[in-house]
Amino acid sequence: MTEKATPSPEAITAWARLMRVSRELVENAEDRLKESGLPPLAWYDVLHELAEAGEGGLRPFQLIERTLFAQYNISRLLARLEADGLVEKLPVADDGRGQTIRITAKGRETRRRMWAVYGRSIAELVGGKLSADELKMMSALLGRLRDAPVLD
Amino acid sequence: MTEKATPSPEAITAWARLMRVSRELVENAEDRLKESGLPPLAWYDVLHELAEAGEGGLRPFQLIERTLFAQYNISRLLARLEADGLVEKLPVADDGRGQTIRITAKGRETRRRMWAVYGRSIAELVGGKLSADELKMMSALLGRLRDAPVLD
DNA sequence: TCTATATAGATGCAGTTGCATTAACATCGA
DNA sequence: TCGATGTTAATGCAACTGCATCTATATAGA
Repeated sequence: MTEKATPSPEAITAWARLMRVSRELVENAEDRLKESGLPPLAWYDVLHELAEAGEGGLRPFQLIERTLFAQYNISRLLARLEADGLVEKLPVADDGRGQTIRITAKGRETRRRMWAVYGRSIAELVGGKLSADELKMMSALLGRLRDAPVLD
Repeated sequence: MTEKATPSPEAITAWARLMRVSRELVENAEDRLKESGLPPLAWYDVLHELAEAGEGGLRPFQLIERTLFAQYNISRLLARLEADGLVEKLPVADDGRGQTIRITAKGRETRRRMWAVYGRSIAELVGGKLSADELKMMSALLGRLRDAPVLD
């Protein structure tokens, strides 16, 4: 594909909207969680992945793949989650370096309470503004922007 | 409008895509700036607004309105920009509390060099992936999500 | 088997953000 | 005019992030 050095006006507008709207929405969702005395979105992301993974749990590097968080970030986030009793770290039988992270009952409960607030945010901030067809259209368009090329 | 507490599957998918794609794109654009030895995107946002504002400059609170940055964040960001000689702070005649921020020649030059990299990112990451019509469609859909309701 | 290299995860340190508060000035109403 | 309240911007402190590095273990190759 021919890569242009200068973006089209349409590309600039779309980019600017995307940047602004996503920041607004994240901020709004974070504010609502905070208002309810709940942990930040990052915690939800991890608890969600772990809940999906079930009793088998996930290795930290698998969480990194799924969530886009940096390695040191996951490492410390898991430490905080463990300190709060929301996850537990288990040794891995066939790899002495690693550990398996499993969500606890308390972790599931926290996730559930976060979802009550977070889900409402999604319903209001997105679901309430666009029709199902429009939402599908937006998902499709955004999907085409995924997997940005890696540098060097 | 009837506010649903539970979001539709379409809303959840659209939200998830929006969160993930926007993070990927920001990260990618930041990485490219860093690779070129240039300052982060936040600097560009401020320099861009100041360049648009021209010689008259802008008050910090105007930057806050335009950029979504928090007050303390702008305060410190401007301090860094000033330390680098990219902006200058001028007293305001009719308001002893305030100051006017004006971009310097060096600031304009830095903005220009950042745009060379940032603009290419936008062209490649967004402009190269969707047609002009699709970009307009996406901008329109995103526009409908703006101005999320403020809490309390 | 033994060394070199790769991978998993943790961490010290510097820089940044978020929160709460503060200082300085402006404005409004009695 | 003066005090109460509001607005503008800065800052101390704690938490968090990014970077680089480190430890521990695994794997591959001579």
